[in-house]
Amino acid sequence: MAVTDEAIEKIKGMIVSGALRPGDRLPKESELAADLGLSRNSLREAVRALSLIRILDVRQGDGTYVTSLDPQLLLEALSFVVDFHRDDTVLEFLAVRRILEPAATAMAALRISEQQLDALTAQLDKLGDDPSVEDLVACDLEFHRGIVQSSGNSVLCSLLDGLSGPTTRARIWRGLTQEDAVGRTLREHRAILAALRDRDAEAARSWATVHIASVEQWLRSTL
Amino acid sequence: MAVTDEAIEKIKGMIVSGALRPGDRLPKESELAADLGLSRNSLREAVRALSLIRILDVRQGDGTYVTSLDPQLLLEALSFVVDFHRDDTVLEFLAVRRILEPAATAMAALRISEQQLDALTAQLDKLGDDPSVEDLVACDLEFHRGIVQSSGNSVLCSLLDGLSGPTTRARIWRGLTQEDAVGRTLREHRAILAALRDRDAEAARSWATVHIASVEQWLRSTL
DNA sequence: TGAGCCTGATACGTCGGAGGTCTAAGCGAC
DNA sequence: GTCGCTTAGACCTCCGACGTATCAGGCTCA
Repeated sequence: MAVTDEAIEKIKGMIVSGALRPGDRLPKESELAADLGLSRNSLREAVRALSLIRILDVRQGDGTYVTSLDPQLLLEALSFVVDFHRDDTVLEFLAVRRILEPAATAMAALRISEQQLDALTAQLDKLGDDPSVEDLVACDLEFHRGIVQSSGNSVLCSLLDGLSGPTTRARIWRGLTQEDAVGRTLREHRAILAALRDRDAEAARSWATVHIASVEQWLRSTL
Repeated sequence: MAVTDEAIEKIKGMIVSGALRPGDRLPKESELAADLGLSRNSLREAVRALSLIRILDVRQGDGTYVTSLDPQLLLEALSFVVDFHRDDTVLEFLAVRRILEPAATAMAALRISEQQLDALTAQLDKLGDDPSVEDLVACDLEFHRGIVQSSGNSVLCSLLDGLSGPTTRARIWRGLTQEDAVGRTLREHRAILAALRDRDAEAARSWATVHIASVEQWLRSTL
């Protein structure tokens, strides 16, 4: 195994074992390199790799720190990975989202606060009845993110955030090419929100399923 | 932005745009560094980072290649990230798994082949009635992986694979401390398998839910 | 006395070059 | 035609130097 890979494993080990805790500062590059028995260049490769997936936070002129290791932060790296997938696997991502999002919406129905409900309502009101496709898609992302956050599971939230990325382009495309897509999306959002207000988990789950299935169906017929 | 980060973005762009396709070979380090306008050292940091998340495959003495970019390969990186989470977030991972696994099991009920069913049966038979805890947990992983693969969604499969890792230790712990855990797991596996043989998606879903919920319940009462 | 500026120490960022190791392909002997 | 060796090419590792950003402490000036 290459020394750099060893260094990655060792640093990972220090964190997992608890020797390094979230927020802790690592020894400076030259010292850490000496400790681990490699050159500063090779160590930097290891640190850079860990920093790409948000394990380490490198600040020039200051030092290198262990991040908070929040699921949200770490799963951000997922969206970077997901970006590499081509259109032919979008359907698979969408299928997973179709499983998770209704479940998250149902969970949110039982936990969401009145405040958040009002915020979501305001958001939909602000968008109006005839938004641009770009605005709609951006609002769509925000709307679902707001709901999923209310599920109370940050892992679930980050995962869905990552999965939503690759379908964004598809949704824009759909809005531009399918006649009724905008109106339909707006109506479905209202329906989901109403179900949440009623604390009706099953209705919320069903509307969320319908909402995603319609995108899926369109995508499947198009590809 | 640092030159290394720029390089990461540029390489990513070359792949996403299609200029570099899966399996393609990158120019040699010195040439690529010159093209992108940075030193070989800095470029290596970028390449190493992309190689950690399985975007690039570096082969000493040969060259650097774009990986297949299979969802399975890319989401492998997820398990690396998941390793960093501490026990207090295991419950959140388990909750997500509780959503995905029943759905995957239900999907599998409609698609799994007789061959795979026989293989799963043989696997359970081989384990016997009184296995060691380690064997049981290993078999558990294999069993569920086999089923999820039959769902036909490779993204779902990789995701569950990644999520199962952090709960493995918990399951071993459970097997060691909870009296009936081993027998119960064996019975539940048999039940899931029977439902799959009957092509009864709803029964399969329910048994999978029960199976995971029992782990979740135990874990919740223990922490 | 307090705020603000300045400066030095510190740590990360980037670079160029040298030598080592590994792989694959070409070549010759059998 | 096959096997083993040689060699060129590519990545691996290291070193030393200099650039740049940050922070802390001292200094100046109201």
